[in-house]
Formats: sequence, C-alpha cells, structure tokens
Amino acid sequence: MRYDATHKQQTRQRVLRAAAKAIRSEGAHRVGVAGVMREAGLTHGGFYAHFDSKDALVVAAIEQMFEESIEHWERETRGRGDAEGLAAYIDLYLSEKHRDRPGTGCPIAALACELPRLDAAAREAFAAGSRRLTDALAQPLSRLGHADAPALAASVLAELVGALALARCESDRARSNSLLTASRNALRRRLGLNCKEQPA
Amino acid sequence: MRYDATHKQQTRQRVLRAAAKAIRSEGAHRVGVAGVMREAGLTHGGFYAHFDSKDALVVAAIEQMFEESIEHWERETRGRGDAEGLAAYIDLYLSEKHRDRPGTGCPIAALACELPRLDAAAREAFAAGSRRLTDALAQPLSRLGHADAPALAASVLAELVGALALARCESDRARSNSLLTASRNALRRRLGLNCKEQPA
DNA sequence: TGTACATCAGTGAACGCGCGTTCACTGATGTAC
DNA sequence: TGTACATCAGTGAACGCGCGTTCACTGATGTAC
Repeated sequence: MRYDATHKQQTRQRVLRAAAKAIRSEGAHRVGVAGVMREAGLTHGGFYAHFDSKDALVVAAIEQMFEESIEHWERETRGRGDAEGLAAYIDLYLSEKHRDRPGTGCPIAALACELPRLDAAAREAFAAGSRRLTDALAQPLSRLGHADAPALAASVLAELVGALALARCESDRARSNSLLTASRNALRRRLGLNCKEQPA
Repeated sequence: MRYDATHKQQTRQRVLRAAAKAIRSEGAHRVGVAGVMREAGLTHGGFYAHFDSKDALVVAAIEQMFEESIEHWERETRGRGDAEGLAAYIDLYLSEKHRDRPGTGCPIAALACELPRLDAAAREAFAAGSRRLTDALAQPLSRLGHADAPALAASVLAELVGALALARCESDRARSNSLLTASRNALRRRLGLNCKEQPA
C-alpha cells in the first residue's frame, strides 16, 4: 500500500461531489468527464481509475445528490415539530437561494425532465431517491393526522418540484419570485401550516 | 417563382413540427439537425435554407410547441363550463397517455429542467409560452370565484408539471400511475371540482 | 539514518465518433418564346 | 403545343471541434535493507 489507504477513496469522493454539482447545474448530457476532473483538481485521463464510464459516474452522482438531499431535509427538520419542520422545508425549497443555486439543490427539480433520457441504471437510482424523499415528507404529514399521507406527500413534492423548475425558467426576477410565493402560500394553506400569507 | 409560393413554407413547417416533437422527446441538446431533417424527409444540408442555426430552430420549435399546447387547451375546454373544462384538462394532463407521449405533450413538463441551460432567446420564448398557459388557466379559475386566480393558476400549473415529470421518472408503472392519481385528486379537491375520488 | 526500489494514482497525447455548419452541385419545376 | 432555359429547394461530401475513452508513461510515495 504505497499511498494512504483512504487516499484514492477521498479522490473519488472529490470527483463525485464535483460531478453531482456540475450535473445539477449543467445537466447530465452537457457535463463532460474532463470538466468534472478539472473541477476536482485532476486531469481527465485519471478518470477511469475511479469509474468504469461516464454513465457509471452519472449513476453514482445521482446517488450522491440524493444522499445530500436527504441529509439536508434531516438537518432542517431535526429538533422541530412536524408542522414547523414542514413549513421550514417548504420555505427553504421555494426560496430564491434554492432557485439561484441548482448545483447544490434538489436533484429532482434540476433533473426530472432530463431523466427519462438517461439509461436504466440512472433512472433506477433517481426513482429510488425520489421515493426516499417522498417517504421523508409523508412521515410528518401522517403524524399531523392527514389522511392518505403518502399520496399527499407525492402531491406536495410535485408542486415543490414544479414550482421551483418553473421559477428557474422565468428570467424576469419579479415574476419568478411570485411563482415561488404562490406555491409557498398554496402549500402552507393546503397543509394547514401557520398561514402568515406573503404578498405576491 | 419556380416553386409554388407556399412550398418552402410548408417544408419549414414540416421541419418545425419534427423538431418540436423530437426536442420534447429527446431534449434540445440531444436532438441533432440531421435527425430532425431525416424525420421531415430531407437531408441535413438543406437545413440552413430554413433556419440560421440549430439555436434558431430550437427557439422556433419552442414557439411551435406552445402554439400546439394552447390550441390543445382551447380544444379541450371549448363548449364546456369552467369547472368541467378544468376537470377535463387536469384529467388529460395527468393521464397515462400524456405521460407516455412526451413528444406531443406539454413543453413545460418535457423541458423545464433543461431550459435554464438554453440561450436567452429560447428562455424568453419558453417564459412567454408559460405565461400564456398560466393565463389560460387563470381565466376559468377567476370566473369560478377563486381569490387571486393568477397565483392559484401558477400553483396549479406547478403541480401539474411536477406530477407529470415525476411520473415520467418512475419506471414502475403502478407507482407512476399512483403519482398521477395523487395529484389529480389533490387538484380536484383544491379547486372544488366534482370530487369523485379515484383509488390509488 | 540513508539509499535503492516497487507501487500505483495521476498525466497527457492520441484515437474514433458524432455533431453543427459550409458549399459546390443537382435536378425538378414553372416560364418564355 | 413543344422546347430551351432560369430558378432555387434540396443534396451530400467535407470541415473543424469537442467529447468519451485508451494507454504508455511519470513521479511522489512508503518500504526494504
């Protein structure tokens, strides 16, 4: 063992994190192996010591994104009540900051439309991640007494994802903000969360 | 004028329709000039007699898609009451058929995530189309007495788009169908449309 | 402690391929006489 | 009516470029003695 046992593993993680960010920003098809490696401080040739192919990188990066996403959800809701945690997550999800930084945000909002065009392994990883996020949403909804929490969670996630994606398409900042506000208010009302409405 | 005056215009329309379909199916970045021309029964060389560049084709194709989309909305709601028309549109939007045929479906659900990566002209065309669709939704909502119909329309469109995109990502057919059903029911309830719930 | 060595993570030139784009050419068309 | 012609929509070979991938090589590292 010439190098530290964790050395290669750490490099792989660096490449993976760079890929997860670039893919959410640029899309899986536009992201290049060379660019990701450069971002990780390496040259493109070394890539194949870590991943079998670009497709394999995309799959691993998708898993990485959802790992980050679930972690983010847990960090934001931990130690809060169900209602408060949900409200905080909705506000964060539909915030200007999240809209303006797709690279570190929700993989679903960044990649959903592109996903059906990826290979089966990538689709499976993505679907698994989406289910985990839906389940995470369903739990507090269920504890709050909502009937059919899994279906409600799916519906809530759909609006979150759709609103964020639409807000990212609108280059007029004021209009874009009003899309975020519209869905924030609609979701708070739907879920019976503390309804201090925000003006459009 | 050697050829019929409308001949070139008709060819252009054929190319445009092929592009609008291919871009929704494959994404703007994956679609190639040669493939679109082949689909229109031509060879790639003739492309530049009709469009300045691939980017220009994408812009024109986006306009074409929204034209089709608005037309589709009008065809489905014409001659129906506001509530009935909305319910019919929601059912159609969140149908298995729409999910399985992105090429002829809503441009927003097919392209929203990819759109921020397109150039300014494409983004502008897309944003304009999205606003038209939101306005079309807002009108019956307003007539039905909903307060702040524009915001509600934005929220409804967000859920429609998000639910369809998520359903397209889920390769397990039963799960995918249940995502569509969840949002169909949630939207009907939200809008006070005739609530014959469908089982998940 | 010092030196020769084996290892292997990472380098960078090279490849084949598909893409957007260009351009000299073709040949079906309607027109002029 | 028939024929030579001008037009121009469409053809297809060729280009430069960026991409994913390969591979012979490098050089920093820890080890053996």
